[in-house]
Amino acid sequence: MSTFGQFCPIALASEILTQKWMLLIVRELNAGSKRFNDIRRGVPRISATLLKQRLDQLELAGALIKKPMNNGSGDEYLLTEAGRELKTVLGAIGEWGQRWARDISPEDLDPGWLVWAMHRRIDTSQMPEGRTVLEIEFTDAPKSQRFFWLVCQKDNVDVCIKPPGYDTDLSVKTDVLTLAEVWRGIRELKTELSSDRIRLVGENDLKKLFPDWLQLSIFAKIKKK
Amino acid sequence: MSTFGQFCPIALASEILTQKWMLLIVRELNAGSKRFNDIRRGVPRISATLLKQRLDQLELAGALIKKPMNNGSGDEYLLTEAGRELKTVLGAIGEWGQRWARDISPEDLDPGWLVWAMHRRIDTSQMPEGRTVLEIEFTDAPKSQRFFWLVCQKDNVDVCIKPPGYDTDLSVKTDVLTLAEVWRGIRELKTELSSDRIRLVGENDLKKLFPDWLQLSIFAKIKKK
DNA sequence: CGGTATCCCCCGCGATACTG
DNA sequence: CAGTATCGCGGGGGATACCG
Repeated sequence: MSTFGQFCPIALASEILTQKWMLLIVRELNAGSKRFNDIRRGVPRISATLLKQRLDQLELAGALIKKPMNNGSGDEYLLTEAGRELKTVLGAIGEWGQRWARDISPEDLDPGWLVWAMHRRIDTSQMPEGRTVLEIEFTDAPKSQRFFWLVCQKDNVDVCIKPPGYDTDLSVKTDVLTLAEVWRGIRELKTELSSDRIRLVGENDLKKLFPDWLQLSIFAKIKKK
Repeated sequence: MSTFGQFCPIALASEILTQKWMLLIVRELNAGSKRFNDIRRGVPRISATLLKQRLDQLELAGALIKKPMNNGSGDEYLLTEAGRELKTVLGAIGEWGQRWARDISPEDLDPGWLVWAMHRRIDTSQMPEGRTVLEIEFTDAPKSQRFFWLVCQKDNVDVCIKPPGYDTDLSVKTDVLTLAEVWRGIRELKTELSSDRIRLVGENDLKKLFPDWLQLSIFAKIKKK
């Protein structure tokens, strides 16, 4: 992006931060993604070319360092102190967006992205010991985006787009918008459960604790205006 | 700007806020500008066409309302609650920029912008009663940007690019980078005064109180890393 | 998996001129 | 002063194919 002809700190920061996709990439990095394709899963609509460019720009700006992976394939992307401090910016923008941004439109409803966002925040300490397999079915999604599985272990949650080969412990059936708005904190989980717009099929303990291990968006508690 | 295909609040807010010039326009509005050409003075490199477009987008997003001026010429642009809450975003980005953004480069050094930025923060309560006229001379600027005058009254500070017709009470002589970096808090005012890189000529009271009525950038206290 | 390399299109934006 | 109208271009970025 061009410059603004000002030495105002907001203008200088804008040169980097207001480039297309940039804040979403930083969000992914701050959420814990370190590898190229992990970042892509959080920003699925960006092209590989452009993602690489943006990562390079972040490195140039001192917000990121590249480290070769020990297995030799690709790099690991690690935020510097400068990059980690962007969390404040993300927080401010996210809060504002939660309160004031436009409503969710059908084009925003990417089921895969929703699952990816959820997997980051699942509280596995609220689940039984060992492995727990969740199946998510989006009843209104096209075939290829209809089913997802979350394989949850104590320190790791994996997202699968094919049956993981283990039995499902709990199945969640809903339409995309419902789960999206619940996750955003726009609708109440309770309401959607009792109205059966979200249906749970499986182990009773897991069902009961659903509201506990499903942690919503970090902005969910902020009420939309 | 296009959309990002996500219903994340950061993505939705980015649609509006990361457009070119947008944050700088919001900064001006939040600093108190209400009229078209006042905003332009704070964002001098934007074209009239694009500024109008951006203001319309802000209005559409609910951050701004237009009110016809009572004299009939043009509109008054007033932030809504949503627009005022963007101050948080500006604060976060400005803080980050102050700490981590690139150094000031020669192309950023717009003398007129610096004077405009200063005029917003001058503390007239630290000045004598009545009118005080400051002359600022940028010793290294081209003729057309060499002299500026600030006509300070209790509730109003005017910026002039021609002699205002009143006697100058205090003259400030310096190069642009020095005053810019002092204003940003990157250099110490004291040091620059005692080394004569900033020279003051005029009334002794006014000279003595210079560090008091010249209020620096709101980010000046944050130290660059 | 983690990128490059290319091609090409579109539209965002700057510049300029004009208006009430 | 506060915009509108028009033109033209540059390059940002999407799409696709390819590579180690």
